Amino acid sequence: MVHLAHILHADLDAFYASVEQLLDPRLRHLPIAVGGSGTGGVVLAASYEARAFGVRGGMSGRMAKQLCPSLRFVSGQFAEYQRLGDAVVAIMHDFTPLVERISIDEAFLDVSGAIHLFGSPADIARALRDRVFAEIGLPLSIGVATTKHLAKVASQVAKPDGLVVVEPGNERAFLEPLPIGLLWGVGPKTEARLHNRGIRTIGELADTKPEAIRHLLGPSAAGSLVDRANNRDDRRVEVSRRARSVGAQSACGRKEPTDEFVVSTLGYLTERVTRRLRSKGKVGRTITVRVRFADLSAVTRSHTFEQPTAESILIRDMCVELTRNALHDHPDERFVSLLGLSVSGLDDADGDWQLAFQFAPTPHRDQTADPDRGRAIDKAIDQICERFGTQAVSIWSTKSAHTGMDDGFRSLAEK
DNA sequence: TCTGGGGTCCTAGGACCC
DNA sequence: TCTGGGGTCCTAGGACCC
Repeated sequence: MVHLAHILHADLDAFYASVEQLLDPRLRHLPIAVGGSGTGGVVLAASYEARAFGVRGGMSGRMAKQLCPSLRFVSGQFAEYQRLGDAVVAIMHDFTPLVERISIDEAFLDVSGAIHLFGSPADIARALRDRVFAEIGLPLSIGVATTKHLAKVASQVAKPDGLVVVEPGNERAFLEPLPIGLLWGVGPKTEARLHNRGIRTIGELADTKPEAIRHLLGPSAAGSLVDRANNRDDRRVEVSRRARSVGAQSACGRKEPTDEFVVSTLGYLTERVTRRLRSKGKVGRTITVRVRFADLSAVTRSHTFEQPTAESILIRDMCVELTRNALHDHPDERFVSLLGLSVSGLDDADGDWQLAFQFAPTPHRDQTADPDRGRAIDKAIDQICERFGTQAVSIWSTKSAHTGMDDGFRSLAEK
């Protein structure tokens, strides 16, 4: 006998905008956009009233204002988003410990083991929605199904402020008429390619042999997409997933990549990244920089160290070298629009890492910086930041060349 | 519509090893 | 010495998600 899982996908509607309307009643029922000047002129989230005019997340503020002249811009309160998102997740934990949070405003719940306590999956979904609205005041949409993927499709269909339950056995009929764009993993490019093949609905995709679209999407994507269209999804709800990379980036409009600019920007970004790495107790081996040019084309350069690290000076210097290489390879590009870096190949910063340094017979060619000194500096910085906040001090010049987004917004944005 | 920041996964070629 | 096959790691790019 096959055990059926019962999965909820819960998604807070227009999360940032809903929080603003919750905290300031004067904004309720008005078209508002979170973002604007502090976020590089980009709309991070739009209320449903604004969406009715076509305003979307990711859109430039100017464009949004054109679509909706009465649009109100609010600057956003990131700490409040975090607090309220956490409060919602805490309510979820009253129903089941099996909560997989996939972003600030979204989570999967496996309620298979909670049915004897709280009733059917649909009952649990209704109770969860009621409690979140009564206790927090935010609308939560939920999809209920036997797989994660289908639950997510269902929650998209349920929005705004709705509940959609896909009964076991009814999966095929539910999915068939829906557009392929609702499938997880189908973005603009894939959608266009499939449309060219005459495939527009999930049902049409389900009837397609993977071999027929393999050359379009690659073997892996073709197979998994057809599987999803047929509701073949055996992923389980995972309570904790460890991060695979930590990064930071900064858009700069249109800047001449002088050495001073490159060094100071990468210094700022490196400190953000290494501080987060160290606060998680992580170190990483591979450093990747990303350089985006004025025309929005982008390149990456990476380097893998012999030993994992979270040291600011070491990582910053490697980022500068990689960035110089990338710029050198593209002499025709005179301006950059973004610099970014990411540390991957993560591992726990346990004793092994430190021992490897202490007993290394010869320094590695690419890790000649004094590791003890580097770590001592980082530790001192961490302690100061802990007491006085992250703005308090920097390894490099206190005068940051950073001109990008407000720090509070360097986090997930709603799409 | 010329657009922010933080992530994940996949592909493909080349180096290298057994 | 020449040849083949398989596996892993690294690098660079791309698509996608929130």
